[in-house]
Amino acid sequence: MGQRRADTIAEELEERIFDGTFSDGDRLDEVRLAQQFGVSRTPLREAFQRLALSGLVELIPRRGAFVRQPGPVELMEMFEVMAELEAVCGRLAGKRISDRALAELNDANAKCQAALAAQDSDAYYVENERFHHILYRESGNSFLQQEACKLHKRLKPFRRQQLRFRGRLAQSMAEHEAVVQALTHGDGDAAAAVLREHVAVQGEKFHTLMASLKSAAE
Amino acid sequence: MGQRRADTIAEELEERIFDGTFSDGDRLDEVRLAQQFGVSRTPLREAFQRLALSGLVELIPRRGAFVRQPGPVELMEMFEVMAELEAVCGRLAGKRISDRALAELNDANAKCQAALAAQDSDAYYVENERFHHILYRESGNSFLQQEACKLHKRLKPFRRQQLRFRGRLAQSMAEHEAVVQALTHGDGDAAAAVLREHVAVQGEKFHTLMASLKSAAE
DNA sequence: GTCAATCTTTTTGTATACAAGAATGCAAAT
DNA sequence: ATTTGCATTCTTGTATACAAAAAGATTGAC
Repeated sequence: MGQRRADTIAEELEERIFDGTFSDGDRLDEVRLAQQFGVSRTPLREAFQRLALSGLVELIPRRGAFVRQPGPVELMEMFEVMAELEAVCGRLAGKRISDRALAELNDANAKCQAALAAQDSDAYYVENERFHHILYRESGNSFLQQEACKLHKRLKPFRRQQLRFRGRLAQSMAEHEAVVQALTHGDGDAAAAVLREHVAVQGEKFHTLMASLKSAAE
Repeated sequence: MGQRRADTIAEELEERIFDGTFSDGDRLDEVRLAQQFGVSRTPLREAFQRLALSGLVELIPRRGAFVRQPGPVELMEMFEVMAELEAVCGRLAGKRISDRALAELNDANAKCQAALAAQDSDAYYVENERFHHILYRESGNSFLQQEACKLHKRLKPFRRQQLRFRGRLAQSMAEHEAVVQALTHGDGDAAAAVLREHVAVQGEKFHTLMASLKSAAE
């Protein structure tokens, strides 16, 4: 419905929340933003609705729309769920993955390796993402795929930093190889175990990151 | 935002979609429903937005809002994901569950047993639901809990029928006992395995149900 | 009789106008 | 000085009005 402008506005706002233009607790002023986008309040309100359902914004009746960034605890929880979803994808893919997809995974891994050799963490990041999306797809369950993609996207801004941890790229690479190895042998459980650890460690890294930031602030 | 009436309208529409007043593919007429609810189009459109994000309604630009019931394939996929989510809850609960919660689970099971003895499938259904919600909570991950609840609710109208299968109640009961048993011993993996099967079988039952309906229609 | 093009009607998307609730500031009283 | 009550102001929630796009009908040609 509120489609032509409302959805582009929703994306734009989502972008600004992700990139930190708006921070946690900020109120999204209807009239201000309406003027800024050059539209009326109506499409903005429709955009707010969508953001609310994605969990990026909290709608308080008669009070307004407030940016709702996940706190450390919620973030850890989300990483934990992400880890489990990836594990499920891996396990299901063990039974269902095609040779074609296995080749794709190997290709993504090769490009990851190249990026690693070139110390190009951006390129690594891109191929890493491709790797995981192939996995979601090969779960053979498009509902699961959608859910995994949604959460993956949601965690994107928090994951990027993790890759910069010392030695993380190499370790991550090895884990990818292990996943492909397991899937090649049709061992979904092994792939699941590796993936669970692979993603869970990101949550832990994040945890230590938060802890260091906190102690630095004290 | 669109809060006072818009959200009650959203709930009402959700209700009607669940109970079959609206069936798959139906267009939700803005003006018609607006008159019916005695409001203007604005709150209705806000309600549509919410339903769209829950996946119950599809918003096609410049065309309108259409009811979107999951088809057999999508439903099977959703049951599969539900099974995996429950399994994850079980595994995590194995490490984290409290004695208090174990007692609650036993209580729910006892009431289930009573309902089973009384051939009261409605009562069984209620306690069964409680059992699962306790499990979600005891995963110790409130994000996971939320996701599990959302999907559980979404599948509600399709699950109810399954319980009427011959002998299903008794089997379901036994599975619940097995879950509590595993959790009591802190064996999350065992609980996960049982739960995965416990929920997955619902998807299969559904599958056979669909198949029988289809062959009956031919 | 069928098909196509155009015109009419309907319906969505957006803007604006209005009403009601919440926040803020000021003043008076304790 | 603090607090309580009221009034003002701002903001949200809803209704209505208008514009543009899509669906539908009508007329004309073949």
